[in-house]
Amino acid sequence: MAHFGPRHWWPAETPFEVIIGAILTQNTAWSNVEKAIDRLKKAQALTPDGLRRLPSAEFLEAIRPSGYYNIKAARVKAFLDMLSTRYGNDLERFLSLPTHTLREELLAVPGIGPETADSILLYAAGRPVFVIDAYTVRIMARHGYLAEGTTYGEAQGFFMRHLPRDVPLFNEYHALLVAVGKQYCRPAPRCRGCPLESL
DNA sequence: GACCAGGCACATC
DNA sequence: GATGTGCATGGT
Repeated sequence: MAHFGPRHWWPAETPFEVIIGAILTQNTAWSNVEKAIDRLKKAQALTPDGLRRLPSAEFLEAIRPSGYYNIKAARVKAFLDMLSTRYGNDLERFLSLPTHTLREELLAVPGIGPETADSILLYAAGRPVFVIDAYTVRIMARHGYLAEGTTYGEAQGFFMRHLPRDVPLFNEYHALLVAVGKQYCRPAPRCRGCPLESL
């Protein structure tokens, strides 16, 4: 598997950028999210204050390429509102909460579900939380390690039981699963030559 | 033109 | 508790 190498899989310069990307990438190809992130960067709107200053019409236009833009705008706003009302707009303080508390607070934001919350925990807050996504479940199910239809929590529990709690490992492991999934583990009808079959 | 992409909330049974 | 649906753009 050396072929895949380190992924540097979540390309973001700041924790805030991770958070915005995590929301924008919901059920969306990252290439679409990149366009949105670039536009926000140009508008200097990739900080809590910068984003608040951006008129909502311009924000909508900026994130349009990432799809579901009306819903995602509401989700980003919901996060900013929570950060403002509950943490005085202090992102650093928010991200310093104990892992369990931080996860609960994220999940309480409408539009932030388990995968988005865990992505923020791992990639923005640096907590050893294993992120589950569609590829992960598909790969594990197809190779018989998990049942089809396994819940998020069950899949996460599987990895957390079998791997040491190590942030760089979780980062790389998830990235590799996505890399393999993208290339080989397509939805059932288009599943093709998986290199793991021989293992 | 169909299919898919680094989900989530909500309605309905 | 399980299943179905809306949300939307852009690449293959």
